[in-house]
Amino acid sequence: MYPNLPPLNAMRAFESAARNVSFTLAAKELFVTHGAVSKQVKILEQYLGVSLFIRQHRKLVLTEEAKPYLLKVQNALQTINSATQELISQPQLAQRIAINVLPSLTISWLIPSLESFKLSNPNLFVDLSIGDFTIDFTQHQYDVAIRSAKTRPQGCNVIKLMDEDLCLVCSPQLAKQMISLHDINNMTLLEHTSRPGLWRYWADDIGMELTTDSKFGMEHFYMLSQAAVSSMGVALIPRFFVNQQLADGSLVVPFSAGFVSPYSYYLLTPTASPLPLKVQTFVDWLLPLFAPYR
Amino acid sequence: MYPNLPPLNAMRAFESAARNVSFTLAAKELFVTHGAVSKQVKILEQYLGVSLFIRQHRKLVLTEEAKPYLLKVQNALQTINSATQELISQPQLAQRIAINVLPSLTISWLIPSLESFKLSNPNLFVDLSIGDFTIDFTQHQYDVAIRSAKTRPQGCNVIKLMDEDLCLVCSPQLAKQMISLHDINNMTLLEHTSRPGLWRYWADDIGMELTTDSKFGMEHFYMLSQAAVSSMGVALIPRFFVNQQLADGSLVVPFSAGFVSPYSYYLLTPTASPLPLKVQTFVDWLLPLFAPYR
DNA sequence: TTGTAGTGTGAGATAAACTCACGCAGTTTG
DNA sequence: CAAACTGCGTGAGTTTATCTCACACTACAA
Repeated sequence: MYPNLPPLNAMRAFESAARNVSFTLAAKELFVTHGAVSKQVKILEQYLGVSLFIRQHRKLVLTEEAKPYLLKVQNALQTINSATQELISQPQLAQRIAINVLPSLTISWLIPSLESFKLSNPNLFVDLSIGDFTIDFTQHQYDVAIRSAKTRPQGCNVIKLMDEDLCLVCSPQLAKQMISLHDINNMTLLEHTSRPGLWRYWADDIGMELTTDSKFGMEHFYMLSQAAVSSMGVALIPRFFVNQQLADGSLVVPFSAGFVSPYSYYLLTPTASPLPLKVQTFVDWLLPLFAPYR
Repeated sequence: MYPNLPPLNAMRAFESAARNVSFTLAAKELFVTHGAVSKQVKILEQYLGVSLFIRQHRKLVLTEEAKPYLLKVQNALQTINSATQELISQPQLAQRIAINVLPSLTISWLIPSLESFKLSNPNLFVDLSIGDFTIDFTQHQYDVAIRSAKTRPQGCNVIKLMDEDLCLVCSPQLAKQMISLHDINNMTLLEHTSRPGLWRYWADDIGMELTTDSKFGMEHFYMLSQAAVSSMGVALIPRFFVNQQLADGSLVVPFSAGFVSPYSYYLLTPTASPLPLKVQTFVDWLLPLFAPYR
């Protein structure tokens, strides 16, 4: 039916390489090494019996034959791309994407951001739930989860989002009462009840002795940040969670004595290759938001 | 750049399955098993999150969503197909395809048939040579070769064309002089000098004793067939080589005492995946010509 | 009822694709 | 002007994708 149809994966490599006029850039776009692109293009050239690029030292030039060919190929890929977009955007096919995220990450970051996702993907119904239990995709029917862990999770697709960059925060009022780091011993320590060792860990890290007994425990970081805003004490909170409060001045960093905790944040998806499009769409939206923190 | 581009090999399987409305037929078209098509379609459906087929017991039905999608996909594949066709058909890019074929096969079959290939592929310059030496593609720069052998050749791509179906032939005049098979001993035996054991092999096969000493040796089958037409004697010739003479009556089969020899005919191409398009084009033209004999 | 045709699927084999590590040559830099 | 850098090519080896095989299942037909 299509007697001249070339190897399509090689076409894709060619299209990207031709558009970028670079195997290296194409490789980045396609998330492979430059060698992989180089070989795919070579496969296509051997199949066609036609040179598509002139390799000049450090740069590429499209051959004259390749130029009109590229336009047609791009047209075809664009056709498939938009047809696919239309297919999955049909209202009657609205798709549900089930997401389970750590409580504080949800409250302090995801919910405020989700609006933009819904706007650009009106057809995807986001089913958001909160959790910090260990994810087992064979048991839980989630499409995406975000968890923190000391080591890279196993048994599913994993994308590392960021390290946990803890920083010391308190209200501006409280900050005025602290001249040196040791004044912390005069303050109430706001403690994450699931991570009771955090203050100790922090103090050891900077070689300081904690003598205060005044502590206040809360279950989630977002509760700690609320408490800190209300001048209840000082807290150790991942920077990512208090960006907003630091920006609007409701929280300040009295001393830049933060540290990178052993925890990192990971995005988890069920093992599948390729990732279902709705999941890929969500991941593509989410990853850039973490780019500044990676 | 193309955020929704699905796995393209799966698209190809989908297109064929949808057009044939059958995984089994699509599998034949794509030269794979039905299971492979089934799995590729499933991969695409999981990626899209959309069902493309309704599986009804023994038949397939396209879903409503799949119908417009199919049209766009076909449009795209057709675009690539025709762009590729145009690319390789540019006069300044005329390509040479070097073919080396057994002498008799060339004379009695290939040359008369080649005209139709040239007509449909004016841009491919066929460089035809004759040979029966053992092919080593690392030494000989041929794109395609045809050879006969008792066992499947090794070290290159091999497609079996047909078994050697030898049959007894002679001119109609001579046939009148033969009442029974044993009258062959009154005839001159036309012998292939490269295959001197052939008559003996044949006689043993049908349990007959050859007593005649009258033999005539020739180097190629096409010479034997010419000699037989001239009533020089009887010959054992692959049926494929004398189809024309049998059809126009210049040769006849006096007794249907042919047999399948241990030789088969093979099409050989250098190891490459996928086959270069010019080679694939030639193979696609050639194979159907052998279909009746396989 | 039995045979047949078409599809689904798990296990294992095969083939394709990719990575890695290095080589090479032309730029840029110090 | 050497040294570092950038971008591409490539062989060996690994990983991943794809395919086959063999069997299961289910109508429908004979």
